[in-house]
Amino acid sequence: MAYWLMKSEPDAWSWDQQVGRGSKGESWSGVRNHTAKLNLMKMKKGDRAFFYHSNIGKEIVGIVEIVREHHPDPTADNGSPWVVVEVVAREPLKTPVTLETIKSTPKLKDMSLLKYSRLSVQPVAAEEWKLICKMGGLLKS
DNA sequence: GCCAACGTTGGC
DNA sequence: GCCAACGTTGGC
Repeated sequence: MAYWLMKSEPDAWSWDQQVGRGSKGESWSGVRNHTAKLNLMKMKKGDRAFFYHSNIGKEIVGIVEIVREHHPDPTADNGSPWVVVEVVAREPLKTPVTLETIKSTPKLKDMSLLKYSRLSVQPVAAEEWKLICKMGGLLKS
C-alpha cells in the first residue's frame, strides 16, 4: 500500500466537509499541476492519504482512503489531461500534526511537504506515515 | 499584506 | 530555445 498527502484549503474543502460525505466520498477535483496529477494517477484503490489543511491551520487533520482510481476531472475542459480520484474519510488524527511540528522533527525533514511546499498531492514514505500516525495519537496499524 | 518558489506564457 | 513577465500557491 502506498501513502500520500493531499492538501486542501479548509475554506474551499475542509476535513469536516469530507467527513460529512461519509462513505459516499468525494472527488478530489481541481488539481491543475502536472506533478500533482502524476501522483493522482499513481494512486491505487486502498491507498491512504493524509488530509492536510493549507493556509488555515497548516496541519494534518485526518486520513482518507482512495476508493476510486483516477478518471477525468469533470470540472476540467473536455479533452484536458486533468484527473480526479475519489476519497473517503477514514479517521481523524486525535491530535492534528502541525507544519511547525513536522519542521521541528528531524526524521521528517525530508518530507515533500517541506521540500516542495507548493505541491498539492505528494507521496509520503512509510516511515514518515507511521511516525506521523504515532504523533497524531493513532495506534500503528 | 508580503514575498519566495515555481509554473506558464509569449516575444524574440 | 531562451528568458522576462506574470500568475498562483502557501508560509509567514
